[in-house]
Amino acid sequence: MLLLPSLFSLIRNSVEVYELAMVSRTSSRYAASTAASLVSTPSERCNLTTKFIHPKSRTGPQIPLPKSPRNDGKMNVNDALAQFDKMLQMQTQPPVSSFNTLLGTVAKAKKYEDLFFMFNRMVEANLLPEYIGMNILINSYCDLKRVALGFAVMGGMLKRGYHPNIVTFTSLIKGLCVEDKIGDAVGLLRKIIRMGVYPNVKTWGTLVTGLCRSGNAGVALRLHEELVNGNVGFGLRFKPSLIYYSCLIDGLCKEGFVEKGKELFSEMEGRGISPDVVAYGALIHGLCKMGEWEQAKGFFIHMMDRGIRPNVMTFNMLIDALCKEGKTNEASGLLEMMIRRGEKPDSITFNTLMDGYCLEGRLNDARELFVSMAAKGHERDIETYNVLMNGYCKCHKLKEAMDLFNEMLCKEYKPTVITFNILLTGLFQAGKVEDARKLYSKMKDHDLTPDSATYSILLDGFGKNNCPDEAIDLFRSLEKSGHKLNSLNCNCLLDGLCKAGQLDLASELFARFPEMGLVPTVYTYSIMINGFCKDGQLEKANNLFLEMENKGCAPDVVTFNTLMRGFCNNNDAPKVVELLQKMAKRKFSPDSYTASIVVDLLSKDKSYSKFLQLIPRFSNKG
DNA sequence: GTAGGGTTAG
Repeated sequence: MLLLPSLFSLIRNSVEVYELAMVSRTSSRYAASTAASLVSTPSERCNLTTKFIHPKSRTGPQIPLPKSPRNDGKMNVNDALAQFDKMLQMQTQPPVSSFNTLLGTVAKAKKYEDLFFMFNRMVEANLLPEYIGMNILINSYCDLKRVALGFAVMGGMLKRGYHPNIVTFTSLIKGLCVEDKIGDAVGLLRKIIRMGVYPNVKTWGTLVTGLCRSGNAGVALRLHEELVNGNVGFGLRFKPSLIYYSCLIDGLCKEGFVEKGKELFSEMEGRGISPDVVAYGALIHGLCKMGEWEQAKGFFIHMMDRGIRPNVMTFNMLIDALCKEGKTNEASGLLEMMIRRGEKPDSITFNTLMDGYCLEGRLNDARELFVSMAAKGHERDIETYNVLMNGYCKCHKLKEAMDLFNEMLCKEYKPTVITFNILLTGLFQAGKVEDARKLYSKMKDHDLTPDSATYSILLDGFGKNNCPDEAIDLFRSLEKSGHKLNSLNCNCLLDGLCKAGQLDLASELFARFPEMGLVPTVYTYSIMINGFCKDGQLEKANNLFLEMENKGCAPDVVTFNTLMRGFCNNNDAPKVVELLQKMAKRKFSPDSYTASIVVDLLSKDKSYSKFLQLIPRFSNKG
């Protein structure tokens, strides 16, 4: 879990973004106009702006960013903009801090177009923002995932004699984190410490959040522990916020370290920070995902006892967990409870419960809920339709699914790629290839581009419905158009080819994996092994089994079952027993398919029963 | 009210 040895050796090869920023004014051709105005000294500006002229500008160096509509109800921003206009026209220039206040207001509201417009007008009026204004701009670029521009502005800052401070660097660290450049973020942090600029609780909070979001919660935890206990830290002087803790707990839970999440939760309380509905939510969600339903319920009750009102999200995650456990009646009870408590369910609540009913095959209950939504004035969304259509498809009620699709279109809900993927899967499974073809051809009418899943569904569907040529044609046309195919796509085609008896073509495709930049997965091998077995080529199947092991791809129960079925059908009992032993040695649990193979073996010849004695796991199961 | 972290659900 703790991936790296110590705090400041987190990442070794960080890109030297900082130096880079010192020498390059900007790394981006467009959207850099504002930055360009500010990285230069006034005397240079004339020269520079021509380089960074906005592509649509014909009149000069100023950037004609349109004013965004001012009718969105955000009075603060509108007031700020009106005030800004007034201030620019005043005879005596107001202090720069007044301008900064307005810039800050607009930046906080994330009205970036307005913000850039303001900056440009200031530059026009020869009012170059000083370092606070530039910090606002840097932070905005970072929020917009344009950290390179942030660095460019910092370069301009240095040039104009301002010293970037910890606020500047915190923004840049955030920017690197949101662009998923965690290594660079850590590198920058190390650098500023060497420069004598010391990070504070917000800087550390930024990094911890960034680490959690990028799937490095273990590192975040290590960092946190160092800050609280370690040499570089502050001990009790380090006072992270409730949000900081919520991020960390959530990150840990999402990566499966729920116990650590619980510890952090206690630590937080021990430091006098009271958890809120979000902190509880992060923990409850983590426990639900781990199947720790009782513990999740315990925290749920605990939070209510403490007077923390569960909100719609809290209920939704609990309803989802109950549905996944097959406890739809209890889930429905929770829905009633939330309504009783005055918490309004949203479309996610209903979609989740409907999905639970569908999973249990309770289509009528799902339908009833669907109908009741409209009756009770709850908004449906596209996902509501997707869930119910998926339920119908999974229960082979294709007519109901398609009727719902048409109803949805009549009501002007816009289908998504997922809608099509659900219906295509259903149609292929029901053998309705012609309907699937027609539906697929309609995707473009809805301005939808098939995604990788769509192609897998098609490749698989054509193959399984005796249309291998269509699958091959599709595959070839995708390759020709430069579409990057993944191993799942290829596995679907491989399986179809094998099932259609086109083993040569399958082998050819399998051999092309490396050239396509793909690594065969356990599914790939199982598919090929199955193909060879079905074709009676047991030796090839066995070789492939050995090959996958040598290449470090561990076979799973399906691989074992596939190969054993092959040998069993070929009356090679010793080989089956050998594989059974191998399975037992690796502590694989045989499943019902394994059992059927053994039963088959016994029915062929009772003398094989002596082999069964060798498999304790198996004989114990009775 | 001169700048920086920002969280839970299908």
